[in-house]
Amino acid sequence: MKMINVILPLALPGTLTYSVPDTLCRAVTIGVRVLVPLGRSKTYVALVVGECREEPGFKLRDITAVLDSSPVATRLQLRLWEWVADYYMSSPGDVYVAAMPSGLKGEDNYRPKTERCVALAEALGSEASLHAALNILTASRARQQKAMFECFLRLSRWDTAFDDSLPSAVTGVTVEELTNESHCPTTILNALVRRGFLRIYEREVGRLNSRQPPHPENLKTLSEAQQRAHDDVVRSFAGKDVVLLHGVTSSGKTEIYMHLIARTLSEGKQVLYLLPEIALTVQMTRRLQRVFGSRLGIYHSKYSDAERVEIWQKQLSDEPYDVILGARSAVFLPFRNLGLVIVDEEHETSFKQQEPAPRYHARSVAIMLAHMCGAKVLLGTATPSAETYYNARSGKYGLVSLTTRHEGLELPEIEVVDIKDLHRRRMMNGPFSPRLLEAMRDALCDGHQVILFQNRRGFAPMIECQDCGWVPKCRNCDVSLTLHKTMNYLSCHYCGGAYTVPVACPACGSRALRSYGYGTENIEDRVREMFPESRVARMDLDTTRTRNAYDRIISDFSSGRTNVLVGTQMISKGLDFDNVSVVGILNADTMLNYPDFRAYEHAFMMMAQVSGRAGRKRKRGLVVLQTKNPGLPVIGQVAHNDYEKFYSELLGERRAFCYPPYFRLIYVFLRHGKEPVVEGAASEFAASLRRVFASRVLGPDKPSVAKVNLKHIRKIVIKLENGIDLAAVRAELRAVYEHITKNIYKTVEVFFDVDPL
DNA sequence: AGCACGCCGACT
DNA sequence: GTCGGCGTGCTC
Repeated sequence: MKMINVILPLALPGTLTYSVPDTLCRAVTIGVRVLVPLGRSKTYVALVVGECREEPGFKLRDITAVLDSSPVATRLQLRLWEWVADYYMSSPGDVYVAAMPSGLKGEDNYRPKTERCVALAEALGSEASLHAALNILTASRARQQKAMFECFLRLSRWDTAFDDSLPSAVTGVTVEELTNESHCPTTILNALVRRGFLRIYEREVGRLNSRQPPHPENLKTLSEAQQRAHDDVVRSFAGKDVVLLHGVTSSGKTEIYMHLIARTLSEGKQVLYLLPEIALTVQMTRRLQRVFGSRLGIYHSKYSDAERVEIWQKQLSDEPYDVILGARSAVFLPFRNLGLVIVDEEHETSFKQQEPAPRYHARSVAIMLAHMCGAKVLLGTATPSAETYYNARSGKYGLVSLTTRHEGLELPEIEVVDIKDLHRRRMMNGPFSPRLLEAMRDALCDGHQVILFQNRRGFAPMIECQDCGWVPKCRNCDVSLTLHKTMNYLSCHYCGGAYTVPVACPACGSRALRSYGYGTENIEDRVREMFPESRVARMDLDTTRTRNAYDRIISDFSSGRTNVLVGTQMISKGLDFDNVSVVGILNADTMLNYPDFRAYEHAFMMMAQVSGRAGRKRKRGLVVLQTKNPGLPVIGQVAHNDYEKFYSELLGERRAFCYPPYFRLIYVFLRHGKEPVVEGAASEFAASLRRVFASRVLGPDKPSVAKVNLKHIRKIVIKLENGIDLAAVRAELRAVYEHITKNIYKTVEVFFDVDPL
């Protein structure tokens, strides 16, 4: 009887073994999915990862069905998953869950869904009739109809389609997209359909590009500086597998990527282009689609699962996409002939998955993937992470710098404003310094735009009773509650819990409840108050909950429908606007006071990135950087855009205090509902670790938020010098884990965070 | 993740 | 006396 090892979409420590009935034997190979029974009544879709030679000491159960005629995961993928599970100390099941779209893991097979799309009415099949239609619309009073119709033409890109096929057949423009982009209600669309200009048809989702041929002629020619950087990258790849492209904001890195992609495609190889989730905007994707057309596939979590299943299957087919543009999880897609991986905005922390396991870093996984495929990796950013920069300077990675912005754009002037002093002199107007208000007024008067950055959502980070000092806290977590005024509730940003706003203090009955600090909602309100003429938009987690909200806010701002954008770090992610003359960083200190060894690194990156949003074609942009600590070196380094200085100081500190990139970190987290239990488990865990790793072990400590969702948390830090045998370290960690959790502390939840951010 | 087994509180 | 609370352990 044949026996196979399978992984299940569960956090089991290893694989399970099943027997294969002779009738199914021929169909079973590594990488196919099978149906297996588990426990009394459950059936799971499991993935075959190996054959089992030795008879185990217990009765095996039979698999009940084979789902695929050919593997849905390649050997190479399985090896990569195995590496991820081992390196990040998570179970194979967790990796399987993270790697594969759920449609391929669930029993209920996905069925292709349809969505409503818009096309030109058949009568408008010629360019002449199209112009006639436009004339009719222009002549009539139907302003919105005309706007929507033109918007449709823009979206369907009929003007760039060279094969003179008008968008009469298949366009890929959805009803949703059109109503969003044109800012017209669906009634306008209905009117256009009724009048015989447009028609609506149903289309299977997920075949976005199948009819659009690539248009390599849309590749822009590179500027001299870009071309030089491009050539340097190519030259670097001859000797290095990984190259860092360190280019200032707005230096046009994307154009360089496009040329490198085209080059890789011409060699007959595939490209994986990774971006942080948030940067995968419609603008970004359209830019690539225009050039690579049907050769481009887009893969990210906002897309429906059915669509992700289709991309996965297409990658396994005989004609896979040659270019995949995707977020973090796209590293797990099947590739047959990968030649290049681009990790854009390499420094972005969202490339690291925080919760749940596997807590992997997509940059590291991408480098491993490329290594396994014999592909090259290009890391791109204006503000490299300390690790990457270190690797580039030490010669492990190639390094290419690009110091000029495209189209003669100058780096913005950064003005530091001491708000501590202004507060003392009572010259602050809420969160605004006089200088910032003046700059905003000038910008708005001149018809320019303003971005205000405040890294805190909600209205106020806390409220307090002025008489007794009582502060509302979350029932489940060890944090004070944030006031959200628009919806009028208090919210816990850790567990998401919502509470009503108290009218009086429950401790002393006083009605003198005051809110402290500023969140994005508050800033938004105040801008409205002070600039009644302005059109303010807010972008944070709360305003981008729905699928298209993010794209809508961005397109509103870039088209000028709004002229002040208030937001959290979300606004810093690789967006190029060309009419922003002023950027305000309202309070740099919230970032600098973060209790973490990376606080300064993150603060520097964030400030440098938002500052990079300032600047217009001809005029130099202005950044007003408000802080209570203008004397801090990091503030000066941001102001002078002195990346080198910042990083040499940062690296000095990291070396002195044994932090990455000189040491590797592994955090051990322990969680339990009862504080004495975690406390005991954590100290015993740390004691066991010290027996092996001696002074490399720090803690246990209470993290700054020591209770989340009714669970008390402890953290142990392990610092490992470079060159240590990491595989041996992980084995030791697993042994200690077994020892602790198998005995008294069975109910304590323990997990590891390898290379934490 | 389910799901069963098991050991303590408030009901017919 | 039992129904059922969820805490604990196992699943090839």
